[in-house]
Amino acid sequence: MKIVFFGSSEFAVESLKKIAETKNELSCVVTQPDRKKGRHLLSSSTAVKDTAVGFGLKLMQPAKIDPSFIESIKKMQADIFVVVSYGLILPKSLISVPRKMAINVHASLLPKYRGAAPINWAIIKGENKTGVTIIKMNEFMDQGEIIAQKEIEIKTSDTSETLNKKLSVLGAESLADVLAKLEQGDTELKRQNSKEATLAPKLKRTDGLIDWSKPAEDIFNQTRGTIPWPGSFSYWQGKLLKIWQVKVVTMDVASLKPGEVISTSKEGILVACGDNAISIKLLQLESGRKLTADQFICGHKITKGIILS
RNA sequence: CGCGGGGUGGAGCAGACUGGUAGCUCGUCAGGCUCAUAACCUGAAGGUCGGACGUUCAAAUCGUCCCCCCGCAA
Repeated sequence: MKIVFFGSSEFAVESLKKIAETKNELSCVVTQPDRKKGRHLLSSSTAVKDTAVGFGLKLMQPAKIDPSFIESIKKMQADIFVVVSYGLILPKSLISVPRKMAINVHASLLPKYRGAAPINWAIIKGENKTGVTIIKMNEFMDQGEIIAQKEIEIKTSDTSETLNKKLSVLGAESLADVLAKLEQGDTELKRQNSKEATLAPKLKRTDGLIDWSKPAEDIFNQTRGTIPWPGSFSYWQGKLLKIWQVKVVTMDVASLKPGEVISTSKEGILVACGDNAISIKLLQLESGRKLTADQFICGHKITKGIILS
């Protein structure tokens, strides 16, 4: 089958590699244009572009999806579009181009967590399982009929980064199965139950700000689910303090203020939350590197009674 | 040329504005105390202060250039 692949971020790379391994013909890879970003606003390419270039694939980076772009895609006469975290909603006029259909690999158990950041939100919301879903695309975001779905356990040791990696591999495997079935024409489509739908919008910086009056469990999930960006953070002496790794400590904090430092030791910096406490294991002050709690304590006067806010 | 912070014994930091003996916490090593210890006490080793050039009687500190690290923003 002739395939056109749409993808941009790291999550899409495994799927692209998988397709490149199959006998399908990859007519073209479409990815977002290079953008100026990062420190000093240097121009940088997407993870998918880097991969496609490595494989020597034909690449397109349209600034926007306009009629002339759609025309050039039509000429490729693709059977299937595979879309994996491309970064834009594709219009109906583009989705209808391929002979068979356009499919999308989404990192959640649809209809739950529709949107740009399903992996992050599944962790932040404290889910103990998630997965990947492959849908036949329609013009509405993540609302197409389900072709295949696979579950995976979310472990307490998982962060968005580790889960992203696992799901990208799982998604690629599932994609290979689906492509094989599509070629044989034995796929079943299942409609999503929209009543069960939840949204997982792109994270904002403020999603990383810690509210210490929340239960320790919530803060633990927030810390895991916002890595690597925006990360969870608080403020100490007016300086940004990023909190990279924490552990929930069960204890009575009724007499303490939320955000109050209870104790500091090599084991961690213990902070009172709305319910129970958090032991900070790995943290980073603005301008500094990530430090373990014991390293941090050596050089910073952070002591009992100080309030993080 | 997007904005800003930083590089000081092995680790993390202070000192810099107001140039003049290299400081703190931890670690390491030796000894002591102790039934014992990651605890406590005493002592020791370990630094051309990121690099180069310049100003000066004298530079971690002031000036110029370069290298590396980090946060924000996008």
